[in-house]
Amino acid sequence: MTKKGGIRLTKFELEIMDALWTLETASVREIQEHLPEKKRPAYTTVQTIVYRLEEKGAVRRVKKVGNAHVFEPAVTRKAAQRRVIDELLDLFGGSARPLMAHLVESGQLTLEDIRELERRLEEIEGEPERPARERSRKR
Amino acid sequence: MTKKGGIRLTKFELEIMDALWTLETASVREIQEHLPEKKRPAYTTVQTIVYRLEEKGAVRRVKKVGNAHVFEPAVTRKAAQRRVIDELLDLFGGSARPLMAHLVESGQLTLEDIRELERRLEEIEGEPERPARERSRKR
DNA sequence: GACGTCTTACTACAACTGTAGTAGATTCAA
DNA sequence: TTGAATCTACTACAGTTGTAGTAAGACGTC
Repeated sequence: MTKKGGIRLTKFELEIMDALWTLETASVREIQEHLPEKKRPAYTTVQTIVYRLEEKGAVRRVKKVGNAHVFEPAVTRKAAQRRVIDELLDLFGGSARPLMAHLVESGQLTLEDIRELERRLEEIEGEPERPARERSRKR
Repeated sequence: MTKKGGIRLTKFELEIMDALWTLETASVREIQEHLPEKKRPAYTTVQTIVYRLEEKGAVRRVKKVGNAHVFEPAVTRKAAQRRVIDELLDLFGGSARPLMAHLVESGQLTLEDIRELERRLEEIEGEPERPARERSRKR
């Protein structure tokens, strides 16, 4: 088993990954420039994080352009987010319900949100034999 | 803004807080003994965390019993959880919907969960100005 | 009032994070 | 061909976290 759950990413690392997921393939320079100007760290800072991500197996080098390495994600955005969520759920006893309850109580989830969600769920559950995870919802 | 969100707690710190929220008031010893045996850290480890929590303003000493300090939470469980969730939401663009979508897609949220949630939301929204304890976000 | 026992207050320390500087290699433009 | 610009590969360093040891003081028991 490829033990996908093994990669823990910090907030900052996730931001770097975010750039990479968006760009699909990028050099350190491109990643850095893709970060919002307000909080754009030094080039070498980004470089360090990318290297660490490489060590963690979250990105890999694909080729060189000029003398610069070009990286690509080695984990999907979905898998990484999944990991983050699982950890959160852990704090809430492993179940999504208390989390939901919390969101509801704090007003961060409206009735409309829920109804929309329900519709989507009905779709999914109503059509059982479809391999759910690859249903790409491009829009 | 009163900047209540200023206290960031780690997973382990949250576990300690959890014991304290449950016990309401406790000494380091009591907190330690309240942790699950399998992963029960040394007494001084718990002590260190409690001290750090004190520095962070998450707990406070209320009295002494014998020569031991007795602590109590200085932040509510709800507030702390709120903080954790907010941070997660941040990673998901600040909105709860992508998070929900993710839970749904990964099957961590069932149609039944959603329906139950919907019922609860309807109650809440149907009764707008209910002066229940935690509903007042203005203080 | 002397003894173990428990607690406190410190100190320690390695791993992980955020942040970045530097030296030397590589590349490109003139 | 050479000099400037760019990159890579290292190194550095402080703050946070998990984990715990130790010295010294406080307490209850006899």
